Amino acid sequence: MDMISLVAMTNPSSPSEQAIDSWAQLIRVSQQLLTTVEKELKAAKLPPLSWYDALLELRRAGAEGLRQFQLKESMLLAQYNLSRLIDRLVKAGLVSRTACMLDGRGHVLHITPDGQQILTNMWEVYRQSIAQHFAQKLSGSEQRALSALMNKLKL
Amino acid sequence: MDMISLVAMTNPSSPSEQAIDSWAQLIRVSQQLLTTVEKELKAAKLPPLSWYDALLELRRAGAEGLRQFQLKESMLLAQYNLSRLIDRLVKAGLVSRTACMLDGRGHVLHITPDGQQILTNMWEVYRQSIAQHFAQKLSGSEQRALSALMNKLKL
DNA sequence: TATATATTAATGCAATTGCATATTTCGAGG
DNA sequence: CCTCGAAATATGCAATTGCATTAATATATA
Repeated sequence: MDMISLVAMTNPSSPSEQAIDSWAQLIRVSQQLLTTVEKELKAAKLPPLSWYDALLELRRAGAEGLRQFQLKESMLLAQYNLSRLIDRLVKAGLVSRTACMLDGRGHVLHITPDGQQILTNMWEVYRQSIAQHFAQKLSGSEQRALSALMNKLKL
Repeated sequence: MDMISLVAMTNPSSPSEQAIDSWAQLIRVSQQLLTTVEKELKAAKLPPLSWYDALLELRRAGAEGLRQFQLKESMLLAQYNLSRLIDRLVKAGLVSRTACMLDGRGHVLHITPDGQQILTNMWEVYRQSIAQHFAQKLSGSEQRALSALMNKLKL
């Protein structure tokens, strides 16, 4: 075995052509899917996906609500961006922010009835996007395979 | 077969739990990967991935260069955003924009030597990110499987 | 050729994001 | 209790993005 293939096989900082190609496809396709979904939400005069994600987490949290830092953990958003996202949600009347009695620094966030309604409306559109652009294109076992691959990439 | 399972099997606008789950993982993991890579580029005091993508396409185009609309086709960027991205690249001296003699509306874009250098520097870091966060976590056949899945999702 | 339409690109302005820092409160140690 | 570092959140400001529109040229067609 010559030096070049030795390097190719062992140098962890030199991904193979295969790896680069696969990486590029993952990034490109997922970006494309996201922008398509965002476009479809906008076409339905609905808010962006970030609103959906936040509202969904808050609905899951139920009556107990969530602190901002808890919400942050389930969303890929920087603290300052989440802070402002919540501002907008509160201003739109979809989320309530009430002082937290256990910790004077923070607030507890709850989804409002209006927020629940928006969430439902968004899901109507979002679900169809997922169906059309994702679910229809992959069989059940392909979907499971993709899940498994994504799991390996996590963290 | 009752109506509910009939709907579940045939209604294309209602993706299964499986599909939704798989979708969520794809979006979340790819977003996470992207922000990690961006962070690593920034930590190395290098420009963002959008610069890399544009510069790479321009290097591929070689001496002939590219028109802005051609570059747009290989990048997932709105026209107005590309217009401004190019502004920044030109201002940074990484790309040259010269009047197109065949079409008075547009310009031809070329990567400059400085641009080539930056591209090389970025690839150093980018390659390591891909290796660490992607290539190391998937075997060759898993990478191929992912490619195949992404291909099905394309368009 | 004159005119309408399409293409290519840029731009004013608002919304969002990123970065650094500030503000308030908490909790641990002295 | 007092002080200090950490945690939770907010904010001023710059950079980027999105949207609508404009500008300039090209192309088609009557």
